[in-house]
Formats: sequence, structure tokens, C-alpha cells
Amino acid sequence: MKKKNFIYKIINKDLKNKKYKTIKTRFPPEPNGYLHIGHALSLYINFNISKDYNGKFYLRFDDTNPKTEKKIYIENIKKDLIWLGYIWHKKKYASDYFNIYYKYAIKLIKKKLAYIDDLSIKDIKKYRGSLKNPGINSPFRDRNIKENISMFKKMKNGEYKEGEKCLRAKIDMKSKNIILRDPVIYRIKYNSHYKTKKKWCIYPTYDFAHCIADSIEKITHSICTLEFINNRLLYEWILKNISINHIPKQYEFSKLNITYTITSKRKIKYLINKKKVNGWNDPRLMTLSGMKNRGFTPKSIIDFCKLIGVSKKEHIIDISILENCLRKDLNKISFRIMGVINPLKIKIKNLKKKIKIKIPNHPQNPSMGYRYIYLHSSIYIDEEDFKENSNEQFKRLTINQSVKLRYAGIIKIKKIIKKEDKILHIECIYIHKKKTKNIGIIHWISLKNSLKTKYILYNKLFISKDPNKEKNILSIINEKSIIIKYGYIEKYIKYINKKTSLQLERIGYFKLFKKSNLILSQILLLNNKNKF
RNA sequence: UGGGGUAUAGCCAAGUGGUAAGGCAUCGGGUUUUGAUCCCGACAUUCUCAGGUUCGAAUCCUGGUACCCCUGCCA
Repeated sequence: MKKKNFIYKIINKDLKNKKYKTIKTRFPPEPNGYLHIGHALSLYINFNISKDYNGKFYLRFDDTNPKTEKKIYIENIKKDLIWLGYIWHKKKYASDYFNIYYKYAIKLIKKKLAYIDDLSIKDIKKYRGSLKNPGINSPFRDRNIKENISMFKKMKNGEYKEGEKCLRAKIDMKSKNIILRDPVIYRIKYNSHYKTKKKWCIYPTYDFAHCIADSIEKITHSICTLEFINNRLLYEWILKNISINHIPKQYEFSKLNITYTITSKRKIKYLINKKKVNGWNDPRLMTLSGMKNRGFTPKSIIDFCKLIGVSKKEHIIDISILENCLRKDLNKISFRIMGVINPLKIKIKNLKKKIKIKIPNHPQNPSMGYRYIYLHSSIYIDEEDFKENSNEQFKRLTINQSVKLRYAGIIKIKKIIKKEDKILHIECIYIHKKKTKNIGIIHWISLKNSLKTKYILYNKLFISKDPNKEKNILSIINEKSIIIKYGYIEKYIKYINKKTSLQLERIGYFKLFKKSNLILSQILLLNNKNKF
């Protein structure tokens, strides 16, 4: 028996009690934006349940609000699922069932369990009461069935204005659970629906449609996030009162929060509108398409979901866990190459001839092959690897401390050539020596072996650890989340496929952002201590 | 005394009456021509708090406390 988290325990019990033959789950995004890392967790949970129990997994677009939903989002959501490898058995739309919801609404009216309300939005709010005070009944609550049906049909036929009338479930205005104070289940909207166009002008609300869709699709376990927990009673009330056969059960888990990131479509949209990021797939965003752009691998995202677990506890997960998953994956597959981001020129005075060196493309994986590089008398190293004066902690080049050039020999400073305090270049002496202990190793490139390249470096998008908690997210944006540098990289880059992830040795993981004019973008650094 | 949910290390998280798994982070040490990787070690006398039951409690009981969600014709 599978035993992974509290949901698995519930399913195991249901199976033991022979409650279901086949386990069915669904992933129900609203097509009003792109998917983010939070959706990846929901996807992970729902997909794996169906996989582990040999069940079914449906993708259902929750498209009951024509005001916000668009076809473009449908396409991108599908792409994201495919990228992660979450293949659905069936693809559905809540809007597939518009006729059925309508039929059930009529049924509720006939059972005197729903009524047309003429109250304005403002008045509905007023009548609903507050957290501490009960609501009061709408004066239209006791309309007769005939009138209700006639008005509901008129609503459907477009005879009223938006907001003029709505259909409400007749439950209990005094309920302690505010969700049950006669929730609106149908409202008028004249926007064209991206899928059903102008066919309807009344739309069911989430609460009314979701449970019915789950039931129609014979979903067994309807898994959602914790904020829907109060809606569960309504979910159950509707299914019971429309007398539908199959009754799915709703279970809730806590929403994913990660330090330094936002997981809210609304806030992401806001940043896009404020031009703080370049669209939904900006590499600094934790949208799945942004992460793909950044260079995340599907495996790293799935490993992350596996690692963090599923619970009902409110949490904020340290971003380092995600980064660790990515590094682990990238370390295995990345092609090693040398590049300098802040070039500093070194002239080796005693090197008469170039030296040819055979180096591995991956130190732990010989199957990735070898290549040749050349050491010439003029090379670049990174500015970070030099300090005129420093202590032994600084295992790099100083006036009285030599360093080893990776894959080559040792260099020792002879003279620092300056012009008005600015270092033009450094003259060094080269020492052939293979085995040495306690000496720093730095990366380098020969001028003749290098290509000028643009580096795009990323920092965290937010300066606050918990941006979801911040009211004004614009105030916590890191203005230095993108840094552009011009440096060099091995000529060999020309032979590398755009999709290959790279490790700039001693710096971090990068990808070819653009191959034609050589732009590399940072995926993530080898560790968080390096700063450029 | 609105209703509901949740409390286990810096961050996640197992554990469901038999003496606190695991991961991340951190700190030591070893291997290493990447300050990377890899390997080894350390890291909760105690589970939100206070009582109680029990031979034995993170788990059961009683009473507190903190945080989160709910007053859209959003989902």
C-alpha cells in the first residue's frame, strides 16, 4: 500500500472499504493566466495519485467566468503540462457542462432551494451580515417557483442587465459559515466567452459548477488548496440537493509558498502590467514558462515537489530547496566550459609557444567527451580572482600569492601595469607544474581562444523573504534583478547546441539565451556566496 | 465565546501509546586541477504552553496561546 501523505492515507482507506474501483483526480486551472510553481505541486499531487493507483487524471479548464479567461492561456497551460510530463487521460472544460448546470439550477428552483434575487450587489453584501453577525433574508427569498423559473429563463434570454438579478441557493442566512448564507450560484455576464462565445449570458459560479463537473467526470478525490475548506460544505450541499449519483469528496492541502517568490496569478499580472517583468515567461518569475526560460529542468521541479511533501500546515519553503534540486540535476547534465564575466588581462611574459591542453567536458562523466584548449601568452581571468593584497583566505591571485590556471600551470605576478590607479593588465610568469597542494585554482581563457559575449545575470526579484505577505509588492522589488555584463567565453561555444545547459566552471549554470549574437543567461550560481 | 484550519529544529517533514526518520540550511573533517560535485561526521533530553491519565505521552484527556482562511454576482 502506498503511504506518502495524508491524502494517500485517505485513499488507502477508501480502497480498503471498497468505496471506489478506480481513483480519479483532476487538475482544474482557470485559464486566466499562466501556471506557476504552486500549480506544479497540485499537478504533482493529482497526477501521481492517478499514476500510483492506476487511475485516471483529467485536465479540466475551470472556465466559468468569461470576463477573465482567454484561449491563449489554454494553450500555454497545455504546453506547461506537457513540458512537465503530466499527460492527461482526458481534457475537459467546465463550459462543456453549461447545459447541465442550467438543468440542475432549475431543479433546485423547483425544490424551492434556489431563488432569483433582485438585490443589488451592494445590498447582498449588506444583507449577508458579518463575521460576527448573522445575515438577514432577502425580501425576494420567498418568490414562488413559477416566478423564479420564469425570471431565470429571462435571465438566460438576456432580458436583464448585469447585476440586476442573480440566482441564489436558499440555504441559511444565519449560518456560521458565511459561504452558506445563500450563495450566488448564477450571475449575468454579457462578455463573450472565449469558447462558448455569445451562447450564454448567465454563468454558474465556481461553487455551483465545480462540484457538478467533478461529479459528472466521476472524480473520486477532488483536491484543492486550504482556502477552499469553508466551501466544502457548499460543495456537499449542492451535490446532495441536486440528487446527483456520484459524490466526489473534496480534500484540501496547504498552498505552496516559497521564500522570495510570489505564487499568485493576480500579483504576477500586476507586475506584468507595471512593466516590472517582461511578461508571464520572464525568467525571474516562478511561472512554469518563466522557469523553463530560465533553464529549470522538469526533473528539478518534480524532485522539489516530491521533497517538500504535502500537508495542511501553513508554510514558507526555503528557496534553497528548489535551488538544490536544480543544481543536482544541472550538475549531472551540464557541459563544462570556461568563461570570464569581468575580464582582467594577464600577459604571461615567459610563454614563448602556445600550449595545447586536452580537457574534459564533464569531470565526472567521461562519456561527455573531451576538447582541446590553448594557453597563449595573453589570457583573461575574472576580476574577482585577483586582489593586490589579501590574506591566505583568499585562495586566488595576489602580489605574493600565485595561483594555478585550471587545467594548466601556475602563474605568479611580476608586475601590475596601471594607468591612473586603473589596472590595464598584469604581467605574470608561468611555471609548469602539475601536482601542487594548497594552491588556488582559477578559470581563464586565452584571448585567441575567446569570443566576446554578453552575460545576463539574475538576482532575486524581491528583497523581501515573504513577498506574499507584503501589501505593496512594488516596494520590495529588487531593482538589480537583472545585471548585464560583457565578458568572454571559449570559442568552443559555437559547437554547442542551444538547448545544452552549461556550467561556467567555478561560476554557475548558464544557458544560451541567443546563439546568433552570443548571449548567455544565468540559470543559477554554483553557490550563493559568489557575487558579481 | 462568530465559524473553520494549523502548531514537531533556522526551513520543510515523518511519526497516530513503547522512548523523536529523512531532506534543505548551517558547522566540522576527507577526496578533488571547479572554494563545485562526492564522501564522512555534528545538529530537538523534546514536539505551541500549562496541567492531568499512564509503568511509559509528540501521540489520550482538560484548559490556555499563536498564526492562517471566510463578510466577490472571483476562483
